[in-house]
Amino acid sequence: MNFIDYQDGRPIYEQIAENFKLQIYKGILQAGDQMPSVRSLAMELSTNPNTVQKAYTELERQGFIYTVKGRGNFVKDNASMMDNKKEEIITAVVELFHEAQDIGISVNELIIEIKKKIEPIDD
Amino acid sequence: MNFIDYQDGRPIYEQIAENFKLQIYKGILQAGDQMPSVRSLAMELSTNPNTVQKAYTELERQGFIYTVKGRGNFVKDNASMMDNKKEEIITAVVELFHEAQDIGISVNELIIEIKKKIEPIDD
Amino acid sequence: MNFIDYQDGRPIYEQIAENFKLQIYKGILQAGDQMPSVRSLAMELSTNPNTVQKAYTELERQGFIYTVKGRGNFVKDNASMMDNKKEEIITAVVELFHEAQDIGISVNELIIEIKKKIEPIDD
Amino acid sequence: MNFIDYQDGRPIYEQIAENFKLQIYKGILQAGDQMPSVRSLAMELSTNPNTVQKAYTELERQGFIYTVKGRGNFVKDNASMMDNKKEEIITAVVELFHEAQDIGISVNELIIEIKKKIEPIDD
DNA sequence: GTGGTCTAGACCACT
DNA sequence: GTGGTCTAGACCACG
Repeated sequence: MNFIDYQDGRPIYEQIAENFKLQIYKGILQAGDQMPSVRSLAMELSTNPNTVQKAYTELERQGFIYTVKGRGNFVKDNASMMDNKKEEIITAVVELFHEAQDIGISVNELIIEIKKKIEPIDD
Repeated sequence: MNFIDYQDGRPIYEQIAENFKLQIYKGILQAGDQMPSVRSLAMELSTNPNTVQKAYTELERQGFIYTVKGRGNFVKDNASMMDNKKEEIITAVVELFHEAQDIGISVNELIIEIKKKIEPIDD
Repeated sequence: MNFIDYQDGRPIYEQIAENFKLQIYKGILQAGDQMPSVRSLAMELSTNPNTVQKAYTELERQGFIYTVKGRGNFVKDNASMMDNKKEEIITAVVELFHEAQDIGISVNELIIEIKKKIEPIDD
Repeated sequence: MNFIDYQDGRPIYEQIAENFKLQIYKGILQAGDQMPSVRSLAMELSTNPNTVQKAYTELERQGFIYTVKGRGNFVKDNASMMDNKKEEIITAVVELFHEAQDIGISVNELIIEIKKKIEPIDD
């Protein structure tokens, strides 16, 4: 399974990191699980090990994984990760709404149209 | 007034373009208004004329302004620009909600919290 | 009547020249007719006399008008002008067809589709 | 092979872009093919890397190529590109015919003369 | 080595 | 004075 989209403008390392974040959020990868090794993932994705390494470094910096020298990379146990993501989404939406208000678009009007598009797939 | 943020990761020309888009959306700049000249704006922002030029080229490409050689750049008369922006915001919010659903966050729950933050400043 | 389109990318002097060429082709301006004076036309178009002058110079260079010092500019008597224009159009179309052939588009196919669009307004 | 024509009024970056578009249309460059690097092409054409860069940016904007940072530029897979070009040519020819009608030239007459010039090289 | 951005400075077309 | 293009050279992000 190669999820890299070269047509996507974003750098490859970012796509790799993003992919793992999603897997962690969705619970596919859980606390303590071992990440694929840098070399094996690089092979699997037909990309440069440096690129995978950069993705892992980024994930570690953002608190998603931790490294044990000589053993590998592991998913962190972070109970608040979900809340962080939730907060992140809320902040983003609120900012978009503010932006709309700034240029004179009614927020209520927006919500109505958004609901129309969301409901069919709501949980 | 210098709105360039060198800390911002985005290129300077993009920040300049963005800034003018906002001014147009907000109505500060209206159809037919003349934009500052490439050179004068470059001076004011202490940046290079080419950088301003690139921002203007981008704005023209996106249909916000038009150019008359030897005269200057002017704001375009584009009635549908507001609708475009609205559609853009709706799409962005819907995508964020989908993202939330993907990782198991209830959209209804999100909306409640968003409303709490929006209401105080709602129109 | 101001036919200048500032949104048009082309320089103003070119638009002015173009406009007069069309009037001559259509017979609205005929051989010997006097052109509007540089100053009066500049006033009428709210543009710079230099710009009008440049348009007239261009028209003279291309053989459409001639200048009598102190009297004004006049439309030339050029019987072959029509043929020139016709030849010009033919050359342009032939070149477009060659371009199509170069990239493997059937010319016959093109002609069929063009006729569909032309016929409703054919003479 | 240097296809730049300094006599041509059009800017160099436009000539470069045009040239690649033709190569893509003709199938010389196919989906996924790598473009020459900005620097190498600049050397080959004895021009400035920025000029090549501008051409590539333009090509990307128009949907002909995509960029992977640190890897290079690649030809996009766009099946509908041919149809676009065809439509473009048809529109241009139709406009020329309208122009002819405007000044009283018979379109049928034109077609006859065009066919005379086209047939010898028709497919 | 690859593309992306920016600066500095020049020349040209247009008004 | 206005924008459009080009050159030269630099620095950064990415792989």
